Amino acid sequence: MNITSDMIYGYTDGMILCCLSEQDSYGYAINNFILEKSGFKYELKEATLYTTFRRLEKQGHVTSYWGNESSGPRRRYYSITQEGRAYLKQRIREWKEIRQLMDAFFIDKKEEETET
Amino acid sequence: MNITSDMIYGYTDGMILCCLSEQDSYGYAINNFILEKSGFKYELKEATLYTTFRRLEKQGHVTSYWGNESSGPRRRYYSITQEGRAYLKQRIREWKEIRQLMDAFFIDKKEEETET
DNA sequence: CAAACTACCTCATTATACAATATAGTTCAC
DNA sequence: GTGAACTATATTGTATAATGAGGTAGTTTG
Repeated sequence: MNITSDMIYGYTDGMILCCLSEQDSYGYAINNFILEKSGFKYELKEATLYTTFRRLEKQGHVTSYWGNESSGPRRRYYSITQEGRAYLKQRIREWKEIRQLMDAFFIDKKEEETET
Repeated sequence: MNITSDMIYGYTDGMILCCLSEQDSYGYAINNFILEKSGFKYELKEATLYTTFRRLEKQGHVTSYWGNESSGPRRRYYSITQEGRAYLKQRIREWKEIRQLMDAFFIDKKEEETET
């Protein structure tokens, strides 16, 4: 089953920041990373990727700079800020709450009905 | 911590259908049920509740009828359809996929960094 | 009788995701 | 040497979900 966008709504920021928390990276690489990490079930669309970068930068969660590639297309690298790290931690805490709530609805009561 | 709406985005349908999968119910009762089930962390807003009912009915996932209360305000009861049950099962399967993906990002790599 | 509660509803606004579209350099098979 | 596939970034317009703000109306209780 493929993962569609409405299921991910609101978590794009967190996924991208998670990637950047390891090291600086650029759009194309992050996109591929997420694709692979999802077992090729979820591909972030380009429009989403770049609008999310604009938002994150505007909110101060990331900063960006142009890489100096000697060959190939130019790359814009993104770097997570201290605010971005704090925001990511917050998002992770939130995720745990959401997961608990949704599991209470979807899993706990329905386990016997929905074979995985 | 309270659960905000953008984290729940897209799962309102599933939560409501889950309530209705047990028995027919009406808006106000469903709202209270969700509030209690979340440990008073998440309250579905009324506007969201009723726009979701409209959508679910339009999509054929629920049907509705007016209850014949002998006293108190009128209640519109909702009933889940066969299509609604199939849709709910689909949503639950999707939830498991999403949970796995988000855990891969948020939990697996960050466990040591974010004390619960 | 007024406040609090039960119960329903709609409209306009906002935010996120994305299809469509555009630009441009690189690599590689034929 | 050229065309396809790939690398890489970006914007604009559209669709949808959630919700703030507002409205209606009956019931209970102090």
